[in-house]
Amino acid sequence: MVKMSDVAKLANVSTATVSRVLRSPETVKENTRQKVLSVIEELNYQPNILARHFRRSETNTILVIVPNIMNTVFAEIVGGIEQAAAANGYKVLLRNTNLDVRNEYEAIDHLKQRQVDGMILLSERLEKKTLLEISKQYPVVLASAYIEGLKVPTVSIDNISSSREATEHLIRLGHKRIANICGPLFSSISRDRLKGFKQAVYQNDLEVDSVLIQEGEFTFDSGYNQMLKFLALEVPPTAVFAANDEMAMGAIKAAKENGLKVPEDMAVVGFDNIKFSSMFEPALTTIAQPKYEMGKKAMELLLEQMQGVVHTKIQHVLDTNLVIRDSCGAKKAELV
Amino acid sequence: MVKMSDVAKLANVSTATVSRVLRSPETVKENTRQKVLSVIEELNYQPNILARHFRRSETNTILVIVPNIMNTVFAEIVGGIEQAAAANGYKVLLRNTNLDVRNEYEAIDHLKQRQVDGMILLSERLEKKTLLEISKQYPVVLASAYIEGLKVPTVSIDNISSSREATEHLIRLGHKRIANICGPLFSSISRDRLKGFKQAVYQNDLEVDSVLIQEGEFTFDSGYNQMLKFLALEVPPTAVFAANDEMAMGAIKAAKENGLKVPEDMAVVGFDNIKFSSMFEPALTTIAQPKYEMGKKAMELLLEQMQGVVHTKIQHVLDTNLVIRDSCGAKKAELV
DNA sequence: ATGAAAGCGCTAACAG
DNA sequence: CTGTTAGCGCTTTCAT
Repeated sequence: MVKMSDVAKLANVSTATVSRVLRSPETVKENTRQKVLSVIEELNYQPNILARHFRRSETNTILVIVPNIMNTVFAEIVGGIEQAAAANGYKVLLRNTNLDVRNEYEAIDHLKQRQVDGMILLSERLEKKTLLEISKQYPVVLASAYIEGLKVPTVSIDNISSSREATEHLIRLGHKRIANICGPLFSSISRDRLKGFKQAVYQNDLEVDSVLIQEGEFTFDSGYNQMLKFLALEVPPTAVFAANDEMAMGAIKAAKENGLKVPEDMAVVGFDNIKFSSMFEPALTTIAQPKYEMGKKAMELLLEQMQGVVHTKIQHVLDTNLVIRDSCGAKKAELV
Repeated sequence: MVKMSDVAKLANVSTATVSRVLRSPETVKENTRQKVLSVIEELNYQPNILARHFRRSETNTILVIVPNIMNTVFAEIVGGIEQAAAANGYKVLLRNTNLDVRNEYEAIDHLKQRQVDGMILLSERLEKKTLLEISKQYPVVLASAYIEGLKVPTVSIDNISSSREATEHLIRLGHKRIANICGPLFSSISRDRLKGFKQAVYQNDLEVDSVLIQEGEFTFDSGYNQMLKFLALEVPPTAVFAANDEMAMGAIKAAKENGLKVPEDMAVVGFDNIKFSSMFEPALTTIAQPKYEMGKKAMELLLEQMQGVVHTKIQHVLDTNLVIRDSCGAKKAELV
């Protein structure tokens, strides 16, 4: 393995100069620089990055902790992170926790051991205390996930308002008995989406029937099963707001299987605007959240932190919008 | 930052012993080990992993090059890789190339610079020559992708046979005029799936009409558009084999929009068995490929390579199976 | 603008 | 079983 001293020798300079050519070329005289560069070429020299990492104790690598990379929402966020990272010369270490908190705690050691320069967390399961302590010592950004009252830069959407908007859309369409399939309530995202749903219901003086709120697991099957419960009610709802698209799809399947037409007999609105929501039939009306941009923004914030910027603005809330397709009945309503 | 020498001093041993406690505890006397461990705890010592990486010139990190992490097929494979990596104490560096070959060439530098101990490639766009040279010097495994005649350990499926099976299934159901929406033909995967389709058609003495083969881009829209072409034919096909599920979904949408019933008027079979293929309506008949296992297997092979094993078996072909759902008409056929 | 030289923290060969 | 010691290859301070 050819090393810096080999280059130095052949170019008749010191290793310091070679190092300068690599890291701050402007401080080296044009002549010398050319000479060194040509020797580097000639010897096909590759700097030993590990030595550099060690010496500088920085790695140009960031850690991304994701609950489940097989979930399209997370995959898109990671896509955005990776793009912004690569554009800025950073590498991405991916840790998939499979929702096991122990994996998260383990992953944090990478930070402590300086194996990474910073971390983006897409999960919200770490203890607030731990996370706060970590974030005081290392650059950390939360994306999508957020933890109440935690002073860590966070990129997210307004889950409450978005859900309220989704629900109000159903109300505007004339629905009076609206059900909600919420996400697992250990998640603050789920709790917020539920909160938004309730706000819409209360503010519009609709009946509040607790049986119309059922907790799913953000999966197709759970959406399917919760919808079956609704359909079994003496007075079933006429519309359902599901806290993510997958559950919305499951709910629609259940409705159809029970002879209901969607949206005519049962209107459904989802959340996330995953790619398949437009392919589904009926195409899903849903809240579009900017997944890729969220990742990009999170990475940008992390970069700033790593450059020493101290963020005073903690919450970065990105815009969502209601995408009206076929599952809610709005389009058909217009035609009437 | 507390370092090894601090621990050594306080424990009244040498740094060598501390190092041994960390890396090969069995070579240290029980007593000494306990003493050292307690000091480590006391000082809250975190080894400087960068120093270790440097010194040992290995990183316990592998590089995964993926064309597009937002594609669920790749996301699942990456999930499998990550799981096997983590289980063996390895970290995963993720590089998303967005189908830009330059990014792949760049990524390879990580190997040359020893920033990673090995690489799993899910893409097939590097020049064969380059890849061969790389694989001679560094542990490399190809997953899903494969490059003809390249002596690099590869985990894949038999795309030819699987496609033949999918097509034969349609033939068995009585279809005589079967179309194929193939993938982009720069990809060997696409070419193989096309090959399998053709084999089935030829072997069953069906008509071979070149207009019945159209190239898509593995996207919903391209499936939709190619199906429109088929429907515009004087004699449209009665069945379509699409080289992936997304295109199959697009094709079905086009058929439905043109008043055809799927599968009654138009049978469709896809490929991949992505999660959404079972949620789609009609649920997709498709070839299931073991995406997660493929990633896992690839990582296992890579681990072996990194431990010095030289693989004589180059091609590792995992099993696929035809998942019969509703889009092909087989279930309804049975009922008759 | 360049060179000399120290040293980052760890590992492993060698000696005892 | 444990200690001594020599680096790994780079960056950076200090001098010139």
